[in-house]
Amino acid sequence: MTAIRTRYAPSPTGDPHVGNIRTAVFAWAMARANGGQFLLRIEDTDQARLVPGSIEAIYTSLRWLGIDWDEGPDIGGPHAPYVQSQRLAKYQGAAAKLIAEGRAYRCYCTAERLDAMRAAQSAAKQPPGYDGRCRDLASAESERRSQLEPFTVRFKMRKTGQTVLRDLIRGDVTFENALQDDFVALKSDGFPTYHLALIVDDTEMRITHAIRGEEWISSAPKHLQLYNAMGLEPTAFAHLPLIVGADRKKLSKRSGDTALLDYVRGGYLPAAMLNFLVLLGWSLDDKTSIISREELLAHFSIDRVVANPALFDIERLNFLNGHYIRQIETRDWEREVHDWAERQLPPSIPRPLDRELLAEVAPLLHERTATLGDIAPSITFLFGDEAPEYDPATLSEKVGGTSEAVRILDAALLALDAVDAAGWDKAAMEQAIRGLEGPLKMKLRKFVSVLYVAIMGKAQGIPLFDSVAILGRERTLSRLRKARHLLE
RNA sequence: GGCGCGUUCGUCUAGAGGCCCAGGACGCCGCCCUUUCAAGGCGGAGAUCGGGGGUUCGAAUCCCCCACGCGCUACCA
Repeated sequence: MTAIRTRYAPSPTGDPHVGNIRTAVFAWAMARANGGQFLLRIEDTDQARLVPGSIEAIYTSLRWLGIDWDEGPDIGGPHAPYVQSQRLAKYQGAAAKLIAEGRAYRCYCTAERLDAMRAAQSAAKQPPGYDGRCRDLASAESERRSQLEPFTVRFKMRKTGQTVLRDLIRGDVTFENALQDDFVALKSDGFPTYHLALIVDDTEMRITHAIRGEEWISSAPKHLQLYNAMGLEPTAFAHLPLIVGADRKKLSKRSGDTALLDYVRGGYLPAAMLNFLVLLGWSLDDKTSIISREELLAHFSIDRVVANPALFDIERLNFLNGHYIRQIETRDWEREVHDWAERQLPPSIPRPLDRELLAEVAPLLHERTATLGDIAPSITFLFGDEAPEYDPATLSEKVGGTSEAVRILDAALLALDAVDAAGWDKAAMEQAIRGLEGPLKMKLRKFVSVLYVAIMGKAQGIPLFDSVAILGRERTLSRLRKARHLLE
């Protein structure tokens, strides 16, 4: 059996979104799981839709996830070039051959005529489709006009019988040929359409399995017939279920389109994203919900891919991200905290940041972080003299009234003022604050919220004793006084 | 409109005739732990397997019909 070769063939029309990347993940995983090769090919046949920078975004997205390719535009390979705009002669040759063999024809219909035709069809409630005006043009006339007019090359679909797609995920899908349309294979600008380029490239690049999104399934008969007309053996096909947004529609520019790189910027981990993506449509067994890259590559199999669309559930991604964050080793975690703090703390805070301080809070943050983007907001209170701004009402929210809050603040002030700067550490803080239970006749867990708010501006965050110890005597006392004033 | 694909807890899924009065995970709820919040532990609610007909001793699993959702219907991919 020949080795499996799959490819990811995005068009450079912007930052790839997660649905698109998921296709890459599956194609890659299938190749790797079977000891095959994975290729990257750029499908830039639509010159009008090119977006500068897209190719770099594709590389970056793939590399971030740890998806590696054996052949591609950047590293070359035996079937270079891997960019379709650099392979035009191949497609044009294929089109010419098709014409010579009577399997395709030049079409001189203008875009305007085509539009009018479709409008008329739709008005008459007829199914839209090319009406075949140029299908039977005499070859001499076609030849002559080709010197004078622009033309496209249309493929002559067989209009009788059926075409059967043997899909790896869905089984046999049958299409009536009578309903098929003569599609454009080569555009008037000399560029191929996806359909032609696909066949030419997948064949030449020895692709064994075409793995693509479900939106391609209806054009499968075109591809199958093209392969057939060109006397080529088609690849196997696997049409992946769509990833849909909250509205249950395909992820797209219009509907919750989310570029993978947005998640990178948001502080998601590649391992979490990979884990998340691969379980959208595939499963290892009835139990596994956490899966490593290694396990994935050892066990991925295309026949465990389901056919129904999957919803992109951010809650699930967040859980996985938190899970993977907790797996990070202490030193690496300190580095992440440092990097993300440097990057995301307000610019008003002087850089470079105090590394020792960050190393001190890092462990406190570890269990409380879902995305790396959460880091900076949870530690800003440690920088600067004042606590972040807060609504004074939150001070007394949990203790039942302003006077209670005042009583608590006064007691805390008294107790903490008694600790001198030299003895100001976590143990002393704990002793002093716990010691308030007696005089206040109140449980620590009850009154502590007042202190949290006074110190860090909100009632939840990293542990109080650590916070005030790190903050130091002056800033702690001044924040407590400030809170006290706010209540007057 | 036509063609195609799909339909198991809110979500992702397991399930390929009896192991299923349907399992796991996220989310949700409760309890425990606890200086808050998390994290962690334990427990719970949650799916008459889209509906209706069959086949069978027996169906989420096989067949048919229907409904709904989505995709495609370009000189875009």
